[in-house]
Amino acid sequence: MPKRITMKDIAQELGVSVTTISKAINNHPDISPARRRQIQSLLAERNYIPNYMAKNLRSARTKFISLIVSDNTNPYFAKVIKGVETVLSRNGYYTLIFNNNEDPEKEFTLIRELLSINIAGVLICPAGGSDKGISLLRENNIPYVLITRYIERDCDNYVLADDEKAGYLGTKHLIEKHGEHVAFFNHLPGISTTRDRLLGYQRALKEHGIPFREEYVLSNICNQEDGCNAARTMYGLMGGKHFSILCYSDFVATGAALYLQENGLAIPKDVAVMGIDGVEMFSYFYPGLSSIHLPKFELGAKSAEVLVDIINRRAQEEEEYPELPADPLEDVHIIFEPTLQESGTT
Amino acid sequence: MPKRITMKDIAQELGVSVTTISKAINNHPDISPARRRQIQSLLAERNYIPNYMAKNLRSARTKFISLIVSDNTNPYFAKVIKGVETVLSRNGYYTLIFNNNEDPEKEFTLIRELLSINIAGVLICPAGGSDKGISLLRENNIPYVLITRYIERDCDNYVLADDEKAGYLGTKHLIEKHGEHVAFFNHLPGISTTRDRLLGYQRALKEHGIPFREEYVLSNICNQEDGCNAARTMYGLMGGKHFSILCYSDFVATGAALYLQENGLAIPKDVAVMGIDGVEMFSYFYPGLSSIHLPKFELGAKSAEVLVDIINRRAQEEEEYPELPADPLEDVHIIFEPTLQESGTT
DNA sequence: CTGAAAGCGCTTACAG
DNA sequence: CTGAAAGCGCTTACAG
Repeated sequence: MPKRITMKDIAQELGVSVTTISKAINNHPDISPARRRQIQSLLAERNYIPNYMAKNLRSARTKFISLIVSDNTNPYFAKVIKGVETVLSRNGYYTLIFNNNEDPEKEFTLIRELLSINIAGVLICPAGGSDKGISLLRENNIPYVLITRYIERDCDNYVLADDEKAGYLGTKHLIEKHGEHVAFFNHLPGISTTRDRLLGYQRALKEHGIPFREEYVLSNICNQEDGCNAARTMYGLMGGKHFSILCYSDFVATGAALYLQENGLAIPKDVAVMGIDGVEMFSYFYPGLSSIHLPKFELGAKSAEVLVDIINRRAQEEEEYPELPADPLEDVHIIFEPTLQESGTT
Repeated sequence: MPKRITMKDIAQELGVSVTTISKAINNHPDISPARRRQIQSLLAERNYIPNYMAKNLRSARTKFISLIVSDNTNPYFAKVIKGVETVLSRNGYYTLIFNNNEDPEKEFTLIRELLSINIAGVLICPAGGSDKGISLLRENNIPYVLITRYIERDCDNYVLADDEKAGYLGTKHLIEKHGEHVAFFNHLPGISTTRDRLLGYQRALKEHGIPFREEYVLSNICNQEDGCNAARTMYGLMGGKHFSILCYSDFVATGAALYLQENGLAIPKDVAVMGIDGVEMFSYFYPGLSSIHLPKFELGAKSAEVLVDIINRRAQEEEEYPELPADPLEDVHIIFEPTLQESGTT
């Protein structure tokens, strides 16, 4: 590896101090415009590339932000990731991506490791089952924003969709168009979205005077295969009744739809299927699925904005009151509204 | 921010030198087992977290690897990304993700910036139109592996699928099942995959004694909307002939399929539609599309393995022969075989 | 406006 | 087996 040009090289070539070079680079006021121009132009000519690691070691601040989701291939998360990456790049931050595969242990190990690299902040859709990872962030005073899922209603910074309302809107739509027998294919327990969407489902039933039947709700339905199997189970269970299905996600809904169509059932004539998430990609299928639209890109983008803002405010406070230890910044809670997205056919 | 525990703190507490602590941490042979155990246990007790930035500054080697794709929401890339992330995490590397949006200028700016953070290596699916970004990597002697697309056949390290064969297999299948009128919806020009898939398309035509008709090939068809529009155009052009469509990707194919189905055309009875990529997610739609399967996860995983291997070999060489400057490592070229993936219906 | 000096937290020859 | 010292490339009080 040929050695790279450093500030020291430039300083020697110009017969000035390294301090002066540093000031020129960082647009410090304590420097004459002429000097600055002279230095800047040599820097450019020599193709100087700053050493970010050295800079960071001194200032103890990095531009690395970790983004932890369960699975980047899930089209829902893919959009969230894109929102995050777009905003972070624009703000000069780097997006380190990780999949926790819904495993809280993996999440914990990961976060533990992240502490070594002086991460500036973390954006995370936390796995259910344990908050060990999040606790580690709290203990180490790392700025973080929960995306999509929260842990406690009044705790942490988070950017979510109103999942109760999403479940409510979907169920209401199905009841009104397809009658009282609405099955619900739900996600993993122990996660706020699972809980809240179920609450919304129940509220819609209640509002329409329909009793809640536990057997209509299947849990742990996470992907297309699960959706396909769940549809088989539910179809058997319904025994010929006209029914409809609300799925936790569009991803699951496509699996359910496959089973039904392959078995000669028309959607929505025989069985209506509805998803949640509003994955645009899936709207290109015929017959289209209705869904509850959630602003995925915006969820990612907004959470990145919130995190960057928190990081900046902290840095500013530390500059202004270096003596004060912890900063009691108020938690940020942002909740997006879901909307009904009817396809032409369902 | 409360100061974090450093090696110095531990050294003082134990009355030994920082050097000794460092050796204990790095399992250096020059240290007695008793000492090592004593130090390790205090480290654990005090919850010591190494400062990665400092470590890196000294050793000039990071664990950051950049992954640049055009769009992480494209289900093809989503799988590639997952393959990369899985392998890199397992090897202790961090995946920095970026979208270049097929813009070579953005790619260049990005790579320029990456040089500052002492990136260990780059995995990139290069945008077409300009190789400025890649040149920067070459000039700065940064290890990199091209994923999915190559620039020159004998240059660089790359991990690809055999795109000529993919185009050939798809076209051959369509000709044999649906006759001579095979339209091809192709991607952006100036990219190896676009070029090679077209070559395969032409080879299959030739082999079957069918003339190449330029008007059957539409270019710049990149997403579902493009696919939908292209299907409209081609349907008009064919004027009632029975024809079939090979699409550059499954993503595009779903767009084409939507147009046809919405206009009352049955797939594949009236018009057969075929994709390339074999996106599993799409196989959950009915009627399923046939496709050419490419091993997406494996492409990502393998390219990450190749890169890690290159980085390790370089490090080793530098250790063994620190006097030698450049290392003439042989380029690695890996090409995966595509396979025909027939759906039950198409 | 400029610069000498200390220091960020670690690793690595080198001497003992 | 242990440690003093130099140094990675930068920033930041501080003095002039």
